[in-house]
Amino acid sequence: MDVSRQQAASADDAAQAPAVEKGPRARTRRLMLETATRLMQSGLTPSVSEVAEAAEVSRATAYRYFPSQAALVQAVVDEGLGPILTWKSTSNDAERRVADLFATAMPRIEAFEATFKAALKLSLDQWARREAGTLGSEPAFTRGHRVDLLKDAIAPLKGRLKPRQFRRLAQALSLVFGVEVVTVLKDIWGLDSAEMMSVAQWAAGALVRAAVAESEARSVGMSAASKAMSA
Amino acid sequence: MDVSRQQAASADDAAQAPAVEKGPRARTRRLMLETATRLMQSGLTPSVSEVAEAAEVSRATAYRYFPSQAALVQAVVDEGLGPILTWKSTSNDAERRVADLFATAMPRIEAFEATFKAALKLSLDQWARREAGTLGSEPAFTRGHRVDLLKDAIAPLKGRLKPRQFRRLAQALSLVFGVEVVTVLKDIWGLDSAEMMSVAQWAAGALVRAAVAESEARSVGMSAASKAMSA
DNA sequence: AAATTTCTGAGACGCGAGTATCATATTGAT
DNA sequence: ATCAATATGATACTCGCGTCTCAGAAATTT
Repeated sequence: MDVSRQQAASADDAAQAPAVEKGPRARTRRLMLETATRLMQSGLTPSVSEVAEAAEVSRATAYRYFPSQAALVQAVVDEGLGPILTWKSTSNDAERRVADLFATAMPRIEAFEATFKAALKLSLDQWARREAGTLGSEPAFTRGHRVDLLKDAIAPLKGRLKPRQFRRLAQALSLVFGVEVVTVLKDIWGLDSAEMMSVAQWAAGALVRAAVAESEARSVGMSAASKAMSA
Repeated sequence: MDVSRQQAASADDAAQAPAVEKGPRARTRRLMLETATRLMQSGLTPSVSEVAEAAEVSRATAYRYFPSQAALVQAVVDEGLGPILTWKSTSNDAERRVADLFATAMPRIEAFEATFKAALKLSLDQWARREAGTLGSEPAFTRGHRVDLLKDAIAPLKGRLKPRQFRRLAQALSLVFGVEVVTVLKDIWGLDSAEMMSVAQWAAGALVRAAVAESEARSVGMSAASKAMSA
């Protein structure tokens, strides 16, 4: 038989398969992911070429596994997100559950600060491309995990709050939860990690209590939250 | 829109232009800024080259006025920020003042959505560069306007709140005010402008009321983590 | 009007990201 | 050990951003 090149056949299985794979393919991918994670946790935002050099593989090979910096960041984000996504609180109190979630997630986000900031940057890039119409069927960044996490955290209020209020609370909480909080409180205000945590926790608690107070003011009548209805 | 402008009326330089300049220098700069603003308000995030083409000047000339996309975005941000920075509320009620500020600023931010998102992206770029040590001693993005605006908005509480509480409220409010709100509520949650506005306003109001309530409850001595309605 | 300063346009150039191609090395089944 | 499938590496290429140089056009001065 005639021997011709056929590397193109196995081009697109390198997306995101944490499934049990063996062989050099999985090994190299793992090596690159670990290298990229290590670099990003040290604060860097390496390009594919830089990861290739650090992992001591050729540029060509690196690009075979991660066709762009976006793919690389996405993979590291998934890595860093792991412990957060499996989070479960033991409490039944919404405010405490939210506090738990923040205490779990925010330090993790800070540890992967460069990664999450890169992800935010890439999502903005994607938005700009979509707006300009020059979106070439790209991976489509996720960036919606906080929605489910927060909905789950305040799930105990699902009975006490009207669906409309429940959703609004989740939406408001999503404003004080995530990398954006880091960019605002640390980069603009110059706070340190502990101060940032404190502010975010206070804001989250205040929002939860406000939602509860409002809902109780509606059913019970007079209460300390009477001012809340004037909005 | 209208490209024919007098060169004499050229007092409004934005970023790094030496004060009062006349002649073709100011005219070309103004032409480019108007072109860039128009393009960005239509949702695009043009490169310097693209603005050059749209403004019908050569690439070389364009780069003389705006040495990078960052400089361009910064200039357009200043343009878009104008009406916001001069904002003054007539009310003495902190909550109302905050609501006023939001009602003024957020629509403006939305109108310049592409610009502010580009600015956010560039500030993330800058952070990454600083982190990597490869900062070319160039841009220095501002991005701190919301601090003064919010402090001013809640100024009526300066007497009622302790400095620590006052600062914390301003910091918390800065989380629900700015482009980040747009990226989270519109891009992730899929809300429209009105819904976004409603959520941001509710969150801001809740935070202000929580700060006030806490300060009033302080005479009891206990941290306000307990339910607000337990009187 | 002539001379001088300033502005502009048209290239060439370097650089980094991403793509494509081909030759070689490694693996795994027989 | 052999042979085909597959993984890897070296290299060259495109492309867009930003820099640089230089000659010509415009404006300002005298």
